[in-house]
Formats: sequence, C-alpha cells, structure tokens
Amino acid sequence: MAAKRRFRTVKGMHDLLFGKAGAFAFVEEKAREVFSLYGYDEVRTPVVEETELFVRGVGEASEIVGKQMYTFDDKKGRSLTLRPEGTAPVARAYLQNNWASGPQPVKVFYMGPYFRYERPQEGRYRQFHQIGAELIGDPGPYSDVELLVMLLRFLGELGFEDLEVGLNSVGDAECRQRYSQYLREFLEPYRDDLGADSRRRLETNPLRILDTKAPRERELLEGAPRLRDELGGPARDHFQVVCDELGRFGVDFEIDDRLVRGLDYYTRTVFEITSTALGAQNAILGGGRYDGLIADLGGPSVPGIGFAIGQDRLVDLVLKIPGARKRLNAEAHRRRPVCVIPIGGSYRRHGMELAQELRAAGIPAICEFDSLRPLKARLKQAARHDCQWVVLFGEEEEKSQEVVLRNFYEGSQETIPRDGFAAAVAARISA
RNA sequence: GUGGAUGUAGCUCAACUGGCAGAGCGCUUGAUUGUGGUUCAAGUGGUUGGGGGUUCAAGUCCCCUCAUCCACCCCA
Repeated sequence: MAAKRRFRTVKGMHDLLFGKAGAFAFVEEKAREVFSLYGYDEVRTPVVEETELFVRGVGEASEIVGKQMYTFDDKKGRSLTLRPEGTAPVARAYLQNNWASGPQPVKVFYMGPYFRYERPQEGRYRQFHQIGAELIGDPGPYSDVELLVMLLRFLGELGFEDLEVGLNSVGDAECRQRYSQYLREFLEPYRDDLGADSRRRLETNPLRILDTKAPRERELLEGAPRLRDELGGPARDHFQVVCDELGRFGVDFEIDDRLVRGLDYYTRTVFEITSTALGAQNAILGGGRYDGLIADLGGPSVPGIGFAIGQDRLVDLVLKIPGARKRLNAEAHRRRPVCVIPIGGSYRRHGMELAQELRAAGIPAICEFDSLRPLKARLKQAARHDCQWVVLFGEEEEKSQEVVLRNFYEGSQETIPRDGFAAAVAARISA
C-alpha cells in the first residue's frame, strides 16, 4: 500500500497564485506596451538549450556556469541545460535564424522562467522570472542611452519614482585584460588578506573582486587602480557620450566604479538598478553591452546590449507601491463576475442559459449550480466571490418571465424582464 | 556550498520545570417557506513535518532526516 504522501512544489519553486499572478500579468502588459513603443518585438526561446551555449556564452569562470546550472543528459546522451539567463539564447536565435539579414539593429524583448540551482532566500528562487530586452547590431552609445531611457520609462509607468541607477564601463576585452593584470599585481601583496573566493578570482577573474562586500577587501581596494582610468580611447569616448546623453534625457544615475557583472560576456557599458526595499537580494535588474558575445558563439563580430529584469523582485516592489496596488485591485474588481443562482433543481439549465447570455454580452458570469444547498448558503458563496451583482431565477420568475437582479453593494434588488436582461445588467454595471 | 532560525487544525498562533493537544479565524448547518455581509447556536476539524531514541509518560528532552525562512555566497 502506498504511503500517504503530500506533494508540494520542489525546493525554490513556487506557485504563482491569484493576486501574484495578476501582478505578474500587469507588469508583463506594461512591458509589452512600453517596449513596443521603442520598436521592440516579442520573442520566446525554449527553456532548454544545449549546455555548451551557456558555457561559451556566459563563461566558464562565472558562478552560474560553474555551479548553478540545471544540467542533464537526454536519452541520446546530449548535455542539455535549463536556461539560467536570457541573453545567450537570444544570441543563439540571432545566429540560427540569420537575423543579420533582416532590418538592423535587431530589437527584441522576452519574458519567462529561468532556472538556477542556488540556496533559496528572499528574492532568490530556483525558478525565477525575467523580463529582458536585447538590441543587437548597433555599436554606438545612443543605443545604450535609448535602452536605458526605455527601461526607466517602463519602471516609471509601473509607478516607481526614485530608483538608484548604477552605471559603469568595464571596457573592451583588451583594456579589461590590461586592467585585470594591474589589479592582480596590486592585490598580490595582500593575498593573505583576501577571502578564499577573492583569492581564487585573483587567478580566474580579478574584476569580480571589485564588487566584494568584505570590509577588509573593500578597504584594500580603496587604493587600487581604477578600471575607468584604464579604458582605451574608444571605450572611454563611448562611455563619455553615454553619460552625457543620459543626463540630457533626464536619467539620473551614479557612476559606480565597483560595478562589474557576474556574466563574462559584458563589455563597455554595464548598469544595475537596485532597491533598498528588497532585503539582501537588492538588484532588480542588470544589464550591459556584450560586443563580443555573438562572435564567441561562432558568429560574426556583432555588438549588442540588453538587460534582464528580475520579475519576481519587481512584482514584490510593485505591490509595495500603494498606487499600483490600488490600480491592480480596481482592475481585478472590475472583472468580478455576476453570479447567477437558479432556485430549485429544475432551474439549473435556466441558470446556465442566463450565464451564457451574460457572457455573450461580454459580462463575466458564474453560476451556482448546486441547487441542493440552501439559497442562503449560495448567496453567501456569491458574497465570498466578491460579486456585486446576483441574478436569481426560479419558479416565480419563470411564470412572470422576469429575473431578479440584486445589488450586493447597495443591498437593493429589482425585477427586470427576462428578455434582453443581459443588456439591462450591462447598463447597470457601467452606470 | 556555509551558518542561523522555525516546523502544532485549511490560516494565524497557544500549551509552565515532560502530565488528558487548545483558541481565534475559516468551513458546514441551523435560528420555520426563496435572499448574503452582522449576531447567536451547533457541528467540522490533527499520525504535533517524517523516522528513531530516553521515559511510567514526549508537541516539549536527545539523534537522524525532510521542508520553509533569513543571512553568507551568487545574481534577476
């Protein structure tokens, strides 16, 4: 005999229920609205990709590839991975579908679930959701500016006002290489003061030491050479234009010398938006330029820039904005169904018909079919569904060819002709 | 991967130095015929996350395990 077992979601993965799902849909609609204003088209790539795509794209040295991927072999022994991020798949789609032969630059956005095997905590889940956008094919700084302006427009429409925008440039491959060497030489004498992680990064990826939170390491870095001083001419000019023009287009930002990102493909402009209202996982979005990614994946040398928004975190924040929550509730309220209650078992079919007529008129409607329960109990159900309007129909109404329409909010009720009652209900709802 | 906190009814939580597992909310029904929200009454609710141990006796003490949350880490 099978033991009684209670199934539940696997670690780090959660049901998205009711209000939360509505809030998710709300930010998704806003994203579609705003991004399409800037000429972006929606795409959806598969949840599963070849493992190699992320190893080459995101980078072997990154934490994501190193230890956070859901990787498995399929039945033919191919190594597949649940996507841990969105940019590499889009770059793959760019190459596979030969977007280079279409209008340039390519501008796409996307949304969906992503997976990373990490220890769950507030704002960090094993299945999480991102809304992202990519602009591929234009190397110039105005693309960076426009992308950020669009992003802030989106966040503004959601009701955010004062957000911290951090900006930096990690330079081109050559300047980063050079700087990494300087940093390594600078830190080498203090090797023993570094934590185990940073010591390891000294070899693999010295740049990542810059965003350490360890107080001792931060202290050390005070005197370190600055990445920004080592930028080559083109990268420096690019960054200068981005900064100047962002100011001109009304984007408040702060240059953050320690802002480097965890994905290896970033070049030049990188940015991050954080919120103090989120606990330890305070980054709600991050992004940057990736001028070498497409080439790394075996394609031509095509530049790109993009961002990814942590949708779960974003929604948590949106729900903390009083105005947004009110709007969401009002919207949900507007779609509350009319409740049809047939009185007596032989009137269930009539109930179904009445509900169908309401729906045909575009009015959400539910029908309480369980006529064995007392009318009282069924009215109570209608109230619990937060219905404002209840339609009653039974023997009396059939005789007089009328329906009873009750307004729960007012506590009033009236009798209206059966024929064309849906239009009458519609009129009262919109009144 | 490391550390800390917490698991008792559908939900929020009680239960002393081990001594009969409880309350509120919810849910169901009723307070005479076909009228919700308030009130009153009755009813429904549990292998105390799971397993083992100590004890006359374990929700309580010990061990193991699982899960959740928080932080480190990582990043969205």
